[in-house]
Amino acid sequence: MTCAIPSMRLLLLHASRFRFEPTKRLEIGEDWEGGPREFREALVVFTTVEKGDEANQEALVEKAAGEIAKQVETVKAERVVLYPYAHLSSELSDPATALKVLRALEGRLREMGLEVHRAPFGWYKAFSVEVKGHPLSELSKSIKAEGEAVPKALVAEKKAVSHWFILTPNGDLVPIEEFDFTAHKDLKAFAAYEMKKERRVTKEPAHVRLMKRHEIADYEPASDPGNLRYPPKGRLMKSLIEEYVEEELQRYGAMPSETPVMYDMGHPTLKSYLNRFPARQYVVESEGRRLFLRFAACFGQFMLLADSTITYRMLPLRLYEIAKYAFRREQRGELAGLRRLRAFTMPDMHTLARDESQAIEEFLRQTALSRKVLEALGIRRYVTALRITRDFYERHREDFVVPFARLIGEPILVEMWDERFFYFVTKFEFNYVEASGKAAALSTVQIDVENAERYGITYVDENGVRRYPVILHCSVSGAVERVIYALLEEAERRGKGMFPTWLSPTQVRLIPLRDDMLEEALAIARKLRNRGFRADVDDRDMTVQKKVREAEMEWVPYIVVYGPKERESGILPVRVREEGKIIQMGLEDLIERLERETRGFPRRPNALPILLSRRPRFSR
RNA sequence: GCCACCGUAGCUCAGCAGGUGGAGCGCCGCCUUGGUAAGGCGGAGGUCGCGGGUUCGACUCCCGCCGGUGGCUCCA
Repeated sequence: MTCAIPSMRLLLLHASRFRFEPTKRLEIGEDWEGGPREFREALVVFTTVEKGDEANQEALVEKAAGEIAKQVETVKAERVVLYPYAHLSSELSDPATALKVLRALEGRLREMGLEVHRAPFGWYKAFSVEVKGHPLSELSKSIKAEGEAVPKALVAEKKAVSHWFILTPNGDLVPIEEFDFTAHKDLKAFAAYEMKKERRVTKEPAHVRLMKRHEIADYEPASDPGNLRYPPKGRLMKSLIEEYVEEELQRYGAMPSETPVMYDMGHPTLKSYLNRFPARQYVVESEGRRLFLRFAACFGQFMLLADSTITYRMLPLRLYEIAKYAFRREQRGELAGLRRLRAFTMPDMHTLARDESQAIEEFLRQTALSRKVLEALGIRRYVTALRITRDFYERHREDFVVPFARLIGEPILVEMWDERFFYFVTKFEFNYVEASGKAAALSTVQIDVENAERYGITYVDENGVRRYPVILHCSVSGAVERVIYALLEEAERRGKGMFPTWLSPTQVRLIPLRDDMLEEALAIARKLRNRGFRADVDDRDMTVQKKVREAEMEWVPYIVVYGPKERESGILPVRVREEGKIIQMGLEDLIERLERETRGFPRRPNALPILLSRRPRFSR
């Protein structure tokens, strides 16, 4: 990954006399008329534009102009002569860019009230110069645009003025200072977190230790920070979550798709979209082109929808992708375990709606779907935020805000903006609130009113007229990694950790009492496996006590010790984690229980060998 | 990106006013064939994050970098 910073070289000479004469035009040369020119008392600026990020030229010009103006002031020069001089660098930008930058610089200096002259670009020129002898008369500068390009939306966000309220379940909007948080501790923590009024001192989040101990995820020092690796158990859990979310989306009526992970930064549509999305990007170079890695699946889906023929009969039209990965180059200090990554898996659905009213209807349905998904995943501790522009709030209080409040049935944190800074007029999120008071957004739905036009996405209405749809963005569960984060934090909070049965890497652990029971234990495990469950056998040379202990520490929901008594009776002593006791049952009873607990969820085979003695340890 | 702290065996950590390092767990071997949260004995395993500097000598002191964590900033 590279992120070339645009740069410029300047050689500043304070000349009592400077004369140049264009002699021969090159192919790349600009139009130019007239013969030699001569200037007195001038700051002559020999300059070269070097290779770099076109997106950030403005900052470059601004900085160069500042340097030049400063020098003019210092040496008291009467005028500026810009002189394109390619020989200052071996890393030249392309001529078109160089000329553009040069012209912009000329214009900017003029705006600053300076007398500016310029020699032609792309010509052989003869020149002579008499440089003054004072100490500051000669100066060489290399100018770089500050850091990397920062999307305008990130800047806009800083300027956005927020008004905070609590929306009660019956639809009343209460100023946040007047709300009684007594029965709503998580919401209070979340509001404080969002409004930055209060920050508790915290330690490393609990899930980091757990994700390593359970071999779900770990840091990979050989990659970029925030790009984690997932050993078999982690991959299994991610697959299951992805599959489950995908099934829900398809049941909801969304169509699957897959789109590229990288896009041309020079593409005009994407260029303007980049500036509307507050995220930093990874940039990859390929054959001289600069490509950014997607930070969501919007681009690909929008480009696909823009090339599609769509009529009003097909609306609402829903398309999704489990975007793997979405990349966001978050700042180093913001990265934290599975809570905040630079590469993550995002279920991203887009819905084309006929108009605002259909969009609102869909928004409410997708809110309900998001809630169903989070609960199925085993996440119950979350609070709701609604962000909305004042205009949209006022126009849709009765048909949107109040029904939304009723649907949620809990107090909602509302952030209201006087103006629309982003591409959406409203969005909600379900935010998981950690024990430490930190919050992380999971599900979200947004109503986007500007990208249909930007991407040229249209549908044909009843009268044969092309119209722009309203677009909804929806991540029904939030990032898959973040779902696991929430499950781990939740487990820590409860004390006795466990995953929902359908997500447990091992659902049944068999412990043969002696070596001569191993074959029969294996036979039971295979039976379970054939019925679609994940069972394994602890064949290691250890005491039963220790095997039980380790199975408990792995959060295995069902543990069975198999010995002569079981062989005799056919009854299994099943240690049920959730209930913390041993329940006697037949194999079929156990299977029935597993069936019940995993109904409606995807199934996948063991991620690891069935025999524990054959398993590597992946934890560092 | 800024500030602070941390980086020693696979893991968790101890250690050294500067003289080439330890424990527990894990791993391997042997004994133990066991009844629901740690059985016993033995063994192997380390460029002390990386690169410079100071020093006769650096895991230890200094500088830089990389990685992690916390805070700030940030988080459609």
